[in-house]
Amino acid sequence: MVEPVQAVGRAVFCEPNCACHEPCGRTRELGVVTEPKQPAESQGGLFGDIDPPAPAKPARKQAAAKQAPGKKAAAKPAPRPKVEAAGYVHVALDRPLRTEFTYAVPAELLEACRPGVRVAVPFGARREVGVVVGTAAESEIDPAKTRAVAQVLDAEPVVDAKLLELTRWIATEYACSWGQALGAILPAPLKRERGVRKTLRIAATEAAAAALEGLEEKQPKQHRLLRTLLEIDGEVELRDLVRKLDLSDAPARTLQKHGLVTIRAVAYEGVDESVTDRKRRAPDQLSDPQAFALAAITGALRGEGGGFLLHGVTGSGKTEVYLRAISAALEAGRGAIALVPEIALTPQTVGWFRSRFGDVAVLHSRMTDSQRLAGWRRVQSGEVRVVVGARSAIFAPVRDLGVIVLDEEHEPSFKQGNVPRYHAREVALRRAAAEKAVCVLGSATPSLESYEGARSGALKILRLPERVGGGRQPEFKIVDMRTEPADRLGAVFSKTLREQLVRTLERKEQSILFLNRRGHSPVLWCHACRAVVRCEHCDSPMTFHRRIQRLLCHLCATEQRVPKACPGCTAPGLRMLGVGAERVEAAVRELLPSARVRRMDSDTMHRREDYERTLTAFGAGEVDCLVGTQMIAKGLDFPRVTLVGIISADTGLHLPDFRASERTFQLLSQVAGRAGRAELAGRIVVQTESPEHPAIRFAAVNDFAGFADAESALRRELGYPPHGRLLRIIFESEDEDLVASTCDSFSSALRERLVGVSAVLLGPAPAPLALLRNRHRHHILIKAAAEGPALDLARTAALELAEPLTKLRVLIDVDPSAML
DNA sequence: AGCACGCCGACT
DNA sequence: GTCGGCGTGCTC
Repeated sequence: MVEPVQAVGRAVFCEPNCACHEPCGRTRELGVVTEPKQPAESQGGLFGDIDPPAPAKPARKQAAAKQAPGKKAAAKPAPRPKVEAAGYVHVALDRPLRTEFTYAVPAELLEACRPGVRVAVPFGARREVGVVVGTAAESEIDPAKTRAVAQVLDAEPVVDAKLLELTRWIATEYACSWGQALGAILPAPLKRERGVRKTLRIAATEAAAAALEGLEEKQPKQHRLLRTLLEIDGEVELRDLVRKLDLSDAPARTLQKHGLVTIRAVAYEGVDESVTDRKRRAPDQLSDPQAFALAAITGALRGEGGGFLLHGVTGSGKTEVYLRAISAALEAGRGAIALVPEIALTPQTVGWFRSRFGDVAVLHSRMTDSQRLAGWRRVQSGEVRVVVGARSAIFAPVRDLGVIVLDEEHEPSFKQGNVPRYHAREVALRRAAAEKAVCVLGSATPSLESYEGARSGALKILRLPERVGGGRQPEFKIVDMRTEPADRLGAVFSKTLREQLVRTLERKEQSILFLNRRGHSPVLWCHACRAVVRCEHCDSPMTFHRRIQRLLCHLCATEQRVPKACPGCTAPGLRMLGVGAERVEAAVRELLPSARVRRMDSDTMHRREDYERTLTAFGAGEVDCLVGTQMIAKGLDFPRVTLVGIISADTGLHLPDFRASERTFQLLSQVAGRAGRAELAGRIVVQTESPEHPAIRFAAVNDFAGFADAESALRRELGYPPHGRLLRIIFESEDEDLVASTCDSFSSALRERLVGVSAVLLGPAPAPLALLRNRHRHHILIKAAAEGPALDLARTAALELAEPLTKLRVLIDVDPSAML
């Protein structure tokens, strides 16, 4: 069976593996779908289905033991102190080793070596911290090979039995080692024997500004670092800065040597918990839908728990339902976790929880290790019962967990981008089930996964269909940019949007302009040879940033001067095409010279204070027009905003990603929610070159169900989530031939292993970002049936096939959230 | 992932 | 003659 690729009622959907990066309708169907096979129990192997927590996976380990050639064995008689083993433990180490290790336990440590405690163990030439995941009276490997546990690091388990089991599930589900899954839940200091590390903080000195110019030619890295530092104008953590600029710390050290920056080690960073205590008036009267939702949740809390999808339009009072659900858990003597997307974790959000519950632990990525450890300890001790945080807070060691809330559950940031590549929503549902807790997934635009869950009955759906303040639905206007005049401002604003901007300013109301693209112009184009200037490390077009007068690669942060002539054909006169937020800002200033304009994107917002300050100014009416990227799409609630302009709705629409349509719909709905939240009528102008696209049409009429049903039908036809599961395998190396050939042979071998299984293999093909930071990338995508053993078999096969491949990086991503 | 051991080029 | 490149292989 060959799957149809042509979509119904929308532009052609290009398969993610198609190398054209365009909606071309071409696809390569290289896989097979055959009849579903009867369950293959014999395949239990490495990562079989969920068995009882038997920690050891002995089958494959012995083989390695006898491999050592004779001469080597003689040359390396590892001097192993003989220990009387009173017992054995299985220890999981935070390394990609996919098996646990057996250690002998001396009698005096036997009692302390319980599952869930950390131990220091000898590992090769070094000493490692691991977690005891099981105990055994006898060793399953040759006892002569075992070494002894060196030290037990905890008096009480740091990971309780339920979390231990949860990490085991993550390891199998997301194809990583148990130790890596545990690594994701433990605060960093607990993973080291030395504990809290000092962090290095860097700042520019007085001399820096004068020296900046001189570095430009010969020390581009130092120049970039110093320029950024001067812009930030303050002290920042070296690690963050260096990561953001994609540099090593060498340039920083050199600058330090020349006295242009100071770097100092700071042991403990004071808590940045400055909460702008914006009290959230607690309405004593819930709306009927709110009351109904709350009753359903508290009912489940008293019973066996369960999963809910709280589908509420913007402003319908989802937060109040969350807060009361958490109150109910606390009254029942239980704890709660509230997860929000990282960017929504603002002092304002935290403030809502603090003002309602007093002491609340906050966990997010901007905290230092010691801050996170401190918070974690307070939770574990039971001192704090409510946790608010981003993705990883799902692992907070809350005692007797009663409620888990996931706000904006459709947000892609809930899927972790590195190992373990878990999805916080799936982990939350799993954890809630194990704890007999309630899991509330909330969104105005639910993911198709959750929507399908509600349809199938796995989740109970609760609807909040109206805005609580009775705010009116904003008026939605779609502008077809293909028919707009193409003068200079016309590339940015349609006639309609221009008029609206002028009128909004005249009425002294505020406007927000949204564009999901940084910089000034995303493309520099040569008229002569029709090529665009590309990053030499990434094969992606470079974006012109006007303020710094440079080209920037948004994928790897490489930057270069603007070439005078085409690097390919040397013809002069490169042309700037396309629109970024920086150009929008300039265009507004030109159109409305008297308006007070601010831009908010990652180029202008270096630190949290910038963000706060801009929002405060906007809220106080000191800004007339706010231009921004993604950053302004979330949660801003300003009553005087009556115009929202979406400069281009198309930026994410034609990406080679099966979720492109869903993402666009969500983004448009979300941005639209910023307009007219109070008594003033709101207006939304959406500029697009695909006015007939379902994501745009349905967003315009605020019809989630219409969109979801259409999109879901399409996904069902193509076997994409939620009607099938994906396994993506990416191969990365600087050696392009190696990547291509390995991916090819891997693909053939995998296809052989999947004969007779209900799965489709797409690829091999160059990945959508075929060259990233000098690494070539090819990938394979497996579409497995949602039910049955297909995914399991594919995952197991992929792991085994990947095992011997050490010359290149192989990434295995279960349920990938994006193809880029 | 580390980190060691092991076999081939430019230097005191 | 040696220091050192990073290519394979093992870690209970």
